[in-house]
Amino acid sequence: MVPRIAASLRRERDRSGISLTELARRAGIAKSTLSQLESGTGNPSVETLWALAVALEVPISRLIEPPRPNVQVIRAGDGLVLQSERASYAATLLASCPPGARRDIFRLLVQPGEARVSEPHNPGTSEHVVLSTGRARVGPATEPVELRAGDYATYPGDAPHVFEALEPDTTGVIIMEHI
Amino acid sequence: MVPRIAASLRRERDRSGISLTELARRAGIAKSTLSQLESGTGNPSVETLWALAVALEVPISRLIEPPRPNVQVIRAGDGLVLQSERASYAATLLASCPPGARRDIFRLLVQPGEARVSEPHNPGTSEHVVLSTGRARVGPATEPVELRAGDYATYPGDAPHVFEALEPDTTGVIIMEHI
DNA sequence: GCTTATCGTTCGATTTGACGAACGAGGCTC
DNA sequence: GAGCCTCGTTCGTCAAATCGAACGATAAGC
Repeated sequence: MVPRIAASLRRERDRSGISLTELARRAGIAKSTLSQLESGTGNPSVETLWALAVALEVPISRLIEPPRPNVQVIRAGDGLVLQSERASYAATLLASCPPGARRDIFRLLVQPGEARVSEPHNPGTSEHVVLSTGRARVGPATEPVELRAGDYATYPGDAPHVFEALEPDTTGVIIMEHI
Repeated sequence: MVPRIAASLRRERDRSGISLTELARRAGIAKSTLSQLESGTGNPSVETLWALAVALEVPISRLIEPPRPNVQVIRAGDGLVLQSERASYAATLLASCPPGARRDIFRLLVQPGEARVSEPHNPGTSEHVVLSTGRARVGPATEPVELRAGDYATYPGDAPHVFEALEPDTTGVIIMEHI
């Protein structure tokens, strides 16, 4: 944890091209403190880290969480598919929530039939749906709306909600946001 | 900053339904420390906050960044459209990044022609593209990949990247994630 | 009522993070 | 070379974060 922050601080400061002294001045902390942090000595308080993140103009998570990878592709047929019981509803996980992110992204392929009712997820989650092709009834179980290709809807994910295809091979993208 | 962490800790602990004593035990910190943190007294070290985030099974950002807010629909033709210069690239803003969220969601409608090259966004951003219809070359300017309907790709948004339609009326969903 | 839990808070002792001053190293002008 | 600047590090001091122990409160079991 501490060495990671040390590395992050060094990396971000190098990237911004400013000196240790200057960064300490902008963040309003003692440069001795910053020196120790970059050398991996010490365990910064959140206030200190916050000041540094602001001064570096990066989100604080960039100093705490590990760096990220590069291009990744999931082809139309590939990926982890979460089949529904009745096989009329297939959700492919495109991007699961890694540490630092707050959303899962799915591709949907749904056939007409029974509406799929989802139980509430964690409190605070919200869902975003963009319909690619077809037609569907989407939204809170109490007040679904009808979407056509290209339409977008967002609604709370922490209340019961439905997705019902109204045409064969209805496809869409769904983003589950975890706050 | 400190009051926000205090509120976050209390909220997440309430959500998980465990006691202060139990959380302190799981996180390996003194419960007196946790008591003070939840009451807004004190400025936790990153190690302490990290231990709490792990014990609460939430990303550490949920303890640091502010929280959030029903059904909203944007029809295929509606919404704020960001036209490109050459009108061959139209991005409709579906969900802009509200406080607490970390992503913008766009609908894309692109015509073949010149590739659209985007300058890097803020450090740490990443982009997710799901192609709805058509075909496109997408990704880092240095190594774009070809996507077909239903394909998905993700790549860093903080480096130059391109989007070039290879078929008329290529549509997709793009998620810009700000970490 | 008494015991035995767990709950969350408060208090003193200890550890340690943050500060400011001083330091040597390197670069610059004159 | 002398003077002056900025660089990053090291040191002693002080404030504060963390700890462990003790506290009163509340609930459950006998």
